Amino acid sequence: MNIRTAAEGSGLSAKTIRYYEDVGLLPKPQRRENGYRDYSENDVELLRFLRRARELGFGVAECRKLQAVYLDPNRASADVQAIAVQKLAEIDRKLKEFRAMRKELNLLVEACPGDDHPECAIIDELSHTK
Amino acid sequence: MNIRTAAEGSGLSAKTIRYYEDVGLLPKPQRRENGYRDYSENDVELLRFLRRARELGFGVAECRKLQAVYLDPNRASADVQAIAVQKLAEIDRKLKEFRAMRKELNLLVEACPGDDHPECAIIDELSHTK
DNA sequence: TCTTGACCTTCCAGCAACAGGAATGTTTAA
DNA sequence: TTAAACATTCCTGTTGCTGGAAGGTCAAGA
Repeated sequence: MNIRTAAEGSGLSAKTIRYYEDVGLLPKPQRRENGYRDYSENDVELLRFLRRARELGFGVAECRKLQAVYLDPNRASADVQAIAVQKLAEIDRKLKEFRAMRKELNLLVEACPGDDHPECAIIDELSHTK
Repeated sequence: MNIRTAAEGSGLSAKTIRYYEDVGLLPKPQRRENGYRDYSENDVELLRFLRRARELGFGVAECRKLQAVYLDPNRASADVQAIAVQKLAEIDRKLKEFRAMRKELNLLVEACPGDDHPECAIIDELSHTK
């Protein structure tokens, strides 16, 4: 099938599929006589796998690892789990960061009168804090 | 003062300070005869302002807006508040995303036996879901 | 005086994960 | 036949810096 069809089947854009091939996430597909890439159902399945992994927050490098275990019939599920647990920790770090931001910013928003005068707690905080 | 001193006083790196100058966040400072940048206390204050704003999640473009109101004595605090409220909404969107990720990934981690067998809920989910 | 080391300068490359677009070739359907 | 809807490669831009190279400057010690 053509790249467009593979794109529609996987939920990725054609651009992204070519990019994944470029960075080695996807094995180079066969080419037809006209030079067009030719994908199999198997390829589409792998692409879907990659899309899902990306949606769960895994970066391209991590996708490579996941892909390796995905394709390895002798994998240990503990290895997969380890990758996921690490990602979970990373997500938790980001959540913490964003929550802290949110909290602080919200305080400022509430302390700002929001009228047509220049006095503003947000500006004050930004300018006078260490 | 030299850029290094301004960096230490503001909590930004010298590289970052030059970058901010490049993108127009910081007015071009005076130069000494030897070509070195020469910063004032005022500059350092602005740099601190920018650092705080970045820490709160504001992008460079938003910092430009904040800086404009910061420097405008005729500002209305409502304008500042509007920028912050918008950022708050953005943070909320990201929080939501990360929470969704975390939840889903955590389910998978818990469903994965984490032993030396190949069967793995994480792989299964990634490969067999639409 | 010479030299070392710690500064400073500019410019260029690279990161992540693509998206957009240009220039060009191919297929397909009216 | 011709126009559209595909396909190809290659280059640029995005965000917010960081690292490094190549080179100039300055202060202090031997």
